[in-house]
Amino acid sequence: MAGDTRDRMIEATVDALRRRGVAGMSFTEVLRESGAARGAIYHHFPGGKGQLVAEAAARNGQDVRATLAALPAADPVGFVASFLALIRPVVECSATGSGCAVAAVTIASGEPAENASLREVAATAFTAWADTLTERLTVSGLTPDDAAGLATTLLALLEGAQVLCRAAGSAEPFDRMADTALDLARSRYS
Amino acid sequence: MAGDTRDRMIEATVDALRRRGVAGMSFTEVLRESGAARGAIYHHFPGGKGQLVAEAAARNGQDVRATLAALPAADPVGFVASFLALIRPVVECSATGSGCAVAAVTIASGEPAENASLREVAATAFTAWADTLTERLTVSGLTPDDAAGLATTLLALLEGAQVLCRAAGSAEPFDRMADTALDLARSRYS
DNA sequence: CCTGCGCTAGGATGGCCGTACTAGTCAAGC
DNA sequence: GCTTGACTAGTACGGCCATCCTAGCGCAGG
Repeated sequence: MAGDTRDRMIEATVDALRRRGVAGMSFTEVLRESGAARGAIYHHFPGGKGQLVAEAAARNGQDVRATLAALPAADPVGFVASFLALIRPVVECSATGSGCAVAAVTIASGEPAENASLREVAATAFTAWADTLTERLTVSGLTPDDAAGLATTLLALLEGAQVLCRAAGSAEPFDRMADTALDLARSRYS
Repeated sequence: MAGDTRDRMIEATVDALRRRGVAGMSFTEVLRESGAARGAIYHHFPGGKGQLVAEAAARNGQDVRATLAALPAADPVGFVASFLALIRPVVECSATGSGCAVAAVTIASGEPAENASLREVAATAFTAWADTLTERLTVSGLTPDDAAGLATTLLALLEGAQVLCRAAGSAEPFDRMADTALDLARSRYS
């Protein structure tokens, strides 16, 4: 199959980004994980590491966006609860060293031009996530302004919780934060 | 002066960690920034890169903790406002590619043993920050449980906002999130 | 059966990095 | 003023990495 090797390489890159970040990720690792040959890199990704990383981040961004879009509309508090339940498994992974692939590509690691292009990929992904959450929150009954603010807040909590839980080696920071977030949402939106 | 070179090296390392992360940071860069000689590394830091990075992260952790401890006690809402005002300049730096040095060392980049030791440094720093915020929030009138939950939430927002703002290249995500956070705090704690 | 062609396969290369080592500097103390 | 020891300076080395290159394989169409 044509796109098979390419797909496996992208998936392996997403994984490597989550665990090691851009600078810490190595082709050797991606090739081992994906079972691809060294020569496959520059066949499928003539742009080299930059292109591979950018495509991996973009794909991860789209996958997450799709997951967020599938969240059920409810009242705002119920939606926040659904969101927190959805991301808990993701945050749990970060307790064992994983992280957010999109966040990883925001860290400068190469030439300025490449950094800028990767940052743009990340910005696009985050904006898409925020827009999706905003839409769902609007459907759930919030004003567009409130929805946009809460969407950004939820994303910040998601990214921050991953950092705290990776450091702690447990999901406990997430659970504490999730309780507080729900408590706050209840006081404000019901 | 004895500790002068050493200090400059640590400061340069904190800077490099913020911009590049552990794997992306190079000794060459630290030496250039600090004006130290190559031989100085293993004189001051016999443990090599791991020791230098660990000390830099620990120092940054203590510095931030001291800043947090200096926040004025007030009512909870006022304290949240003070916290947000305090971290806004930090988040602004992340819009230009900087980040959190403590968060940076949570990303695995070397041998498992070294990773674990760095993660522990980060966990210690984050716990110290959370404890400090919890204490201040308790003084501001919250129950210990509420204070602990809100402290973790504020830290997650801080770390998450840095990620979002670094991707966006602006402090706009922070501002949106800060408004919402204050709004939520007002509804719950006043 | 042959001939391109998409793709795989794996090694070669040049560069950068962390590490290590040796020589040199400077100041204090006897 | 000479020794001693802390520190600086610069260089050498071994390893890993991204990159590149040249064969080789399998399968179209003729």
